[in-house]
Amino acid sequence: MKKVKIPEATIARLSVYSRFLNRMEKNGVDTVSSGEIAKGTASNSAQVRKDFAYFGGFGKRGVGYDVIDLNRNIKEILGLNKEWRAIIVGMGNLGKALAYYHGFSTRGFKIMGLFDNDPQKIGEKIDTLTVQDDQVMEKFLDNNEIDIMILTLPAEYTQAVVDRVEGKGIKGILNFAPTVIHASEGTQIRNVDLAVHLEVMSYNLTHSINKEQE
Amino acid sequence: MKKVKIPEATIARLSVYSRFLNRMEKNGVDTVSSGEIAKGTASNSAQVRKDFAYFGGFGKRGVGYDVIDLNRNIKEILGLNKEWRAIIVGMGNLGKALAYYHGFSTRGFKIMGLFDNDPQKIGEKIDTLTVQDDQVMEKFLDNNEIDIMILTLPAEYTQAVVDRVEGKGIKGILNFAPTVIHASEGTQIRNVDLAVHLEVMSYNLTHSINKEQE
DNA sequence: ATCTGTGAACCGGTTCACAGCC
DNA sequence: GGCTGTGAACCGGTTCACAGAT
Repeated sequence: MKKVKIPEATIARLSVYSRFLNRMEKNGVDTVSSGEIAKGTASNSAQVRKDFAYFGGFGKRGVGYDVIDLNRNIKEILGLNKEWRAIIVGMGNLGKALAYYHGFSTRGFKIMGLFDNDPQKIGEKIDTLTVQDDQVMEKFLDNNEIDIMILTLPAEYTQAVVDRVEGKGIKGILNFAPTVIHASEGTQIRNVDLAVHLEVMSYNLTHSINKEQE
Repeated sequence: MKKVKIPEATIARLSVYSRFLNRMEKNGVDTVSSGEIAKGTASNSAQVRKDFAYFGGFGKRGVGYDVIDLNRNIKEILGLNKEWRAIIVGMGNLGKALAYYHGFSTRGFKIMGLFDNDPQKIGEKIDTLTVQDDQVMEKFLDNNEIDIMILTLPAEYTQAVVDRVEGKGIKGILNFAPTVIHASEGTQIRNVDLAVHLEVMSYNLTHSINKEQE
């Protein structure tokens, strides 16, 4: 194990491997090889081994990887052994969908609050939470340690919200609006643009590009 | 303009540039420089120019790019000058959110049908469409030319649905389930895993990695 | 015999730096 | 003078191929 820069692509793949390993765990499988992991995650075995090698290697030569042990290690690397507390701002359909989305809660991301400025939506119950007036957001952040803010509102409102939470302890922002936002140094910003996927697909279909996926 | 392999990353950025240009168009801006595009899309000017260069260059030296002209060119490259017809299978919260999502329709992706196997959901009206019994999906595909299938159902059901639409003219599949799916040669498959973004963020926060984003 | 771990080779995308044009 | 277009240099991630462990 050497101290080298780890590709972000490796981190993203670890996340995918981990979900595959969850399934293996549930199925009672206790050992997997890099080849099996590759097959289950659209990767390749050398890549899988290399990804693990950045962190020292978790396998046994000639045998493979212990599913539970490997999964625990990956989760720890990803920082999923703690609970991350998040809020969602913007209770349109996407915001609602994410509020219900179990793919977050099962991975240690706890949605603590939902906010909107639309009186129609304020007070609405979504899963176990009630949508709050976004005017009380700052106060909520003062009283609850929130790590992550998920933004699912129209592009024109995002920056204003980001400015309002400045200094309230938010460490990361997951932005679904197709616009660049600026936060203070040290705040992680990640942009997710759902249309991009369809448009890359459109390009590939238009130009008959057959991307291999396994 | 030379015939070289175009990075997929370039295609994804073109999609982002185009949405930025839409906004410029709406604001009545008629010329932009590569630097301005870069600033508005978290890229850098050399990258922007290089991306365009793959397709021959659309600008005027010393001046910049004509917003409308450039945007039209990008959309054509991306294959967005035609209408893509899609269905969504799985009317959970994410499926619903995507059914309502205007970010698709405004970019030329028309949702033609919604399907689910839950009697509770069948018949429900979502936007202008009614959720149909997924048993009639094959028939629907026979009667409507559908290009794209968006899968928003639990991982364990995805492959069965993919198998059922074999040979029905589906050219691309956008899969939101965290699992590998197999389709016939030539069918584009793109996987979107929403949890990955949060988990990469978790990793970065845990290891204090400050990714520059502009 | 099998499967991991890893340096080395390779490949492809990004950035640089400057020539070319307005 | 300003901004594009682009070969060249650079950088980083992926793949290869084999040594090492069980």
